[in-house]
Amino acid sequence: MTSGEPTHLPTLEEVARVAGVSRATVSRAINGGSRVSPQAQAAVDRAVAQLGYTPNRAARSLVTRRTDSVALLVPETGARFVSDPFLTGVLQGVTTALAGTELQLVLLVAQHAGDTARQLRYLRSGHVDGALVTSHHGNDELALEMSRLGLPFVFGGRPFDPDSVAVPYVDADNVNGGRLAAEHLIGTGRRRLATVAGPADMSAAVDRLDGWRRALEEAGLHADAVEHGDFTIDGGTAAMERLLRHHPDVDGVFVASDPMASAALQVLRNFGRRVPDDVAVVGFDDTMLATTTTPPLTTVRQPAEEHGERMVEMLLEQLAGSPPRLGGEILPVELIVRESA
Amino acid sequence: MTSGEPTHLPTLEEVARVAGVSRATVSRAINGGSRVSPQAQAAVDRAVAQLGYTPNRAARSLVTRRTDSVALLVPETGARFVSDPFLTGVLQGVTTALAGTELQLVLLVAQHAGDTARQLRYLRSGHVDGALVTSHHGNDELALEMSRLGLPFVFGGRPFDPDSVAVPYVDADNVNGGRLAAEHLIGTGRRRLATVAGPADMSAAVDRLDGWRRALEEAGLHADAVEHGDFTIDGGTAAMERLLRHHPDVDGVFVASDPMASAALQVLRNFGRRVPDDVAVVGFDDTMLATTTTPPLTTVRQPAEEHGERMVEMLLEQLAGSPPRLGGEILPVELIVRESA
DNA sequence: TTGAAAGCGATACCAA
DNA sequence: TTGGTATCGCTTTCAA
Repeated sequence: MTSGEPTHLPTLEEVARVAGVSRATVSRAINGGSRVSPQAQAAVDRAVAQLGYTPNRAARSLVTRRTDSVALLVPETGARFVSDPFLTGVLQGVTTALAGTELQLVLLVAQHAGDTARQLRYLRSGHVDGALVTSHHGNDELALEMSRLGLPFVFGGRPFDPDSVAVPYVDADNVNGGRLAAEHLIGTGRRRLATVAGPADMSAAVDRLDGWRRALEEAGLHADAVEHGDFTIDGGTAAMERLLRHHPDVDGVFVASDPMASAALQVLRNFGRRVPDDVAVVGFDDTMLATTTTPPLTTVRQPAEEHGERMVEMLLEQLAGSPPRLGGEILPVELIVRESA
Repeated sequence: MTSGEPTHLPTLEEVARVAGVSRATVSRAINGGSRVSPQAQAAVDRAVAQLGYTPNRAARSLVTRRTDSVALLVPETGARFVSDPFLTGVLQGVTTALAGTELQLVLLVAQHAGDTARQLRYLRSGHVDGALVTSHHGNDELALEMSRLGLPFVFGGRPFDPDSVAVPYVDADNVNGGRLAAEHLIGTGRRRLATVAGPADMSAAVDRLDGWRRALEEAGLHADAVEHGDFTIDGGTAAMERLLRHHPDVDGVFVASDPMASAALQVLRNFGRRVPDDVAVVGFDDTMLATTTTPPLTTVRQPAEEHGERMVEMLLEQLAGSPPRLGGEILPVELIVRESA
């Protein structure tokens, strides 16, 4: 019964017959209804309802050259994507913002490094009207490729070298985030400061580290205690262990993502350090994770959902015909004080 | 430059011209290449590469009546979806399994309760070849509607009343999960047992509770200490507080999801109970969360990714023409012992 | 305001 | 093995 036999779908043609008008009229009626008489409109509406008609998207796309769908491109491997609460927050913002439109979301998640070629081919083939690109690494290869595509798109996170690669993007104020973390730790009397930064090839990580360093230097403190992690829990564990080995006297640490910060808390406990008494910890993200740790994380909040929503809005502008605004929109961050620092 | 002006995409027609063959031949060549001479195939391959040709999906869909895409339907509101690590795990499994195919994933996330009508309309309109349905509540309305659709589909989680609504589904062995939790607590000497169960209108919650109760009764223990939460952190907090109020002497509790279990740990700490010394806690899921809590959670592991992968496989079978196997595929669960119990 | 008709870019049948 | 051609369902001129 529930087999692949799709019960026949009504076509425009049939609606026209039932409504007693032409196909052209039906088409106008279901698309905004400009230049159709009230009675024709009514007849069409009735026929549509009666038949349960919905336009065939493929047929429509073929002529309008629009697909009414956009892609969310995730260059990260799937594992990274779903396990990062910030990224899932962005996803939620995207779906929310898209809900108000006719646009469908096609999810393009890389499976292995180097999958980008396949993703780009998909985008190039006119399957979607635009693309949202999240969480990209390193060199700005992808940004360049996207620019060449001639397809509307928005980046989540600034490109690595925004001067040489101008693309529309949304980003959090990561520099200020790093600074806020530093100032909080300094302000609460910590002096042996260190940080678990993100990957050196991600702009978000670079910016957070940058803000952190500047604030430390302004306060006359050393800013050379730095270990890098990959933003994941496992990466955070390894980085925090290195940090404690190299700087056993640390009394305050800024960990550049909540997953890494939750790992840092575990490591500190394993090493017999009390948080925040012996070592204060400030995270970054303020996702669900921040409240489930012990102690709950003091962390820099970046608005993940708003991030996703803004990306969609910027894409919609382009789809509406506006030229892409090259350059970024920076979302504010704020420090959320809980118990870890 | 990156404007909405899609640089002209080559068509079959042009490939044919460049290759010096007919459109029909090109079509055969790019689709499996049966009944095309080696030289024709070679000429086409060359032309395709030279022009950077990719078939227009809309045009193809129009005639093949396939869309080469499937929907992941999430009746939950977006918030629930992205904040539930189990669901994101399923998502990952789905994208992984789909990566090996030509199928694209369209994400259909409900925005508000009652959004299902819109989602169903979308499915009904032939926009996708099949659907995966996750995390559904209550009465089996949706299952019935899906059956009526005549579209291949697979449920994640059994329908509420599988006898009256026969649909293909993948599910975890929730009953056994509840039993494992109970047996572990009993086996470690706990006697005042209670549970924070999931929503009474979700089959997964009902099954976990069922297994739990049966094991307790077999052991001659009372199984009446039950509070319900909605599987979220906030729901877990409220339910755990009620539980402690009504059963202050509890020494072992099974919390039916990791998010709720992490909340339960916080509540217990706030009430001055030590875990596991005073109260042992067993969770359910074994997601990332289970390792970030203090103490790390002893929890029943259900294979989220495999769940998603199996759903895709069952859908692929249907798309390949097999009749849908009505009834479920049950995935085994196992107890992961950490420190909370 | 309406309808006739010309495509959009592919597939698939049929005859060669 | 090939190529010509009808066709999928819709939008969009262009005349009426």
